[in-house]
Amino acid sequence: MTITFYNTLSSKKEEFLPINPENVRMYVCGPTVYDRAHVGNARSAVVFDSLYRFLKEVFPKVTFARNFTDVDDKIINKHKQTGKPITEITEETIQWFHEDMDTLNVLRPDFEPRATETIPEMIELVKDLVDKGFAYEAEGHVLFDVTKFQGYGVLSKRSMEDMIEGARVEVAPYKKNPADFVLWKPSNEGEVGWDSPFGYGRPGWHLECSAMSKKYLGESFDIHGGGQDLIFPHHENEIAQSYCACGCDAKHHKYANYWVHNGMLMVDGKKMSKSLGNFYSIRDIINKYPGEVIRFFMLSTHYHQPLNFTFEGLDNAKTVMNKFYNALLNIKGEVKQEQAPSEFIEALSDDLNTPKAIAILHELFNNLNKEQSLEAKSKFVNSARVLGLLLQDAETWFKGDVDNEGEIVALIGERNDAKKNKDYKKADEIRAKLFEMGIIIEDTKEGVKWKKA
RNA sequence: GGCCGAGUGGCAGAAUGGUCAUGCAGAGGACUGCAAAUCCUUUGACAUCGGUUCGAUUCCGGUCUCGGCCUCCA
Repeated sequence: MTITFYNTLSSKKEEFLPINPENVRMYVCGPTVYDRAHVGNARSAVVFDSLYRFLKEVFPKVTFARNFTDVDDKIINKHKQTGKPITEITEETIQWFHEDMDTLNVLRPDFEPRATETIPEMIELVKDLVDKGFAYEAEGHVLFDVTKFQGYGVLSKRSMEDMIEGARVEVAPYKKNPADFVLWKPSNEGEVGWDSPFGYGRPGWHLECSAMSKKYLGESFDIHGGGQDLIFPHHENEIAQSYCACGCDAKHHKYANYWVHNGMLMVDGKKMSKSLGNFYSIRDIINKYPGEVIRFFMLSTHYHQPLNFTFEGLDNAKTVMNKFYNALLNIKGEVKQEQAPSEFIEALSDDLNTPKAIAILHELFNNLNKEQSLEAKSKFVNSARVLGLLLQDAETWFKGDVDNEGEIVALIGERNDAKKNKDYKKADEIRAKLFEMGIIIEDTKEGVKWKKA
């Protein structure tokens, strides 16, 4: 079986050949923790969680690191606005993030390093870059000199000229070149910061991922992921730092081999983002739709494509998830965890083609309803598992948070009596009443079943 | 302005140089007191103009439209 991924570095779909098949290593850029994550952030998390699950299915060991950016101007601003201590802000936000991820069936990565826990490594990296002549100090800042790295632009496919032409930002006067970026910046007294050979200050944003990926995965690893909006400048700058620190060039590098980027989540044709204000927090949506529905909705589009966020789309996803769980409800018996069917794995092997995999899931679903066998159930459930779906008990899915079960059962009893007396008018009235309560009735050979709509 | 990407049936969304995507919705049927669930059958598409080809939704070029990045961003 051949596994392929679209590699942003080469702009091509490539065969995936891990450095060490006994331990596949991946790094994904995580959130800046100053506020609740929105659904766009969730897409990235769900996509790479699915990649993680898929790799775990195929390889004996996968090491996955995803960072928390817990030192950043946005956090400092929030602290200034609210007066809340910075650690309180970051701790609280990390906890929210974990809660949201849990409801989306997103597994915890093997490592979740925080930038503030990696300061010594970052300072070391800056020192290294200065010593090797790739970085310079100016007005308390340490800046990376992009002209010293021949390969600058390998990932985002831009030339220096493009960047100068396209410049929309005012260039800080202390920069030698407009594209130079900050490795270390000064902090004022009383502001968050650390002592360093370049003065009291804090790291630039790009630095942490280079330092953390090296710390937890080594100088070379397999996959580096993130949203497409991180390609430039974030990942381009990471490449510049990390290549130069390890003394490699663009062709013979030692950093990440495969750069995988997910497409943006769109709202009315525009990217969902905090700055545009067109966002829903994950929490907002979780209150209306189960996490698995949101997850299914996200995986029904290929990760590389933009995905339009609509409530119609979520409703559609919910319909399908209800059908899936209904099938599990109807075919009794527990299923053991085993390897997913090869056709399903093959679909995912093709650049994590989740829509294709879901099409196969539908086939397995149809087959399950026809065969009604435990074997068919196993194939279905074990496929869904790789996508992080159908992980809960079907009963819980349909009845989980219903708090008036007694009333429902009583009404069903009344309806049964009415049916026995062939009083169908009354029976239908009770059914309609239950429907208004959000409960759906099914008359089956095994008796009456109920579930929430 | 520069760089990158996309345009598929009512909606969502894959693959593919010639034969069924798939799902939701719709239509007809089976089952049911009627429903629901399930099963069977079914309608319907490849932005546009050229080119290559025996044949193009699929390859190449132009046009139009849309989006992302170039500032923080998943």
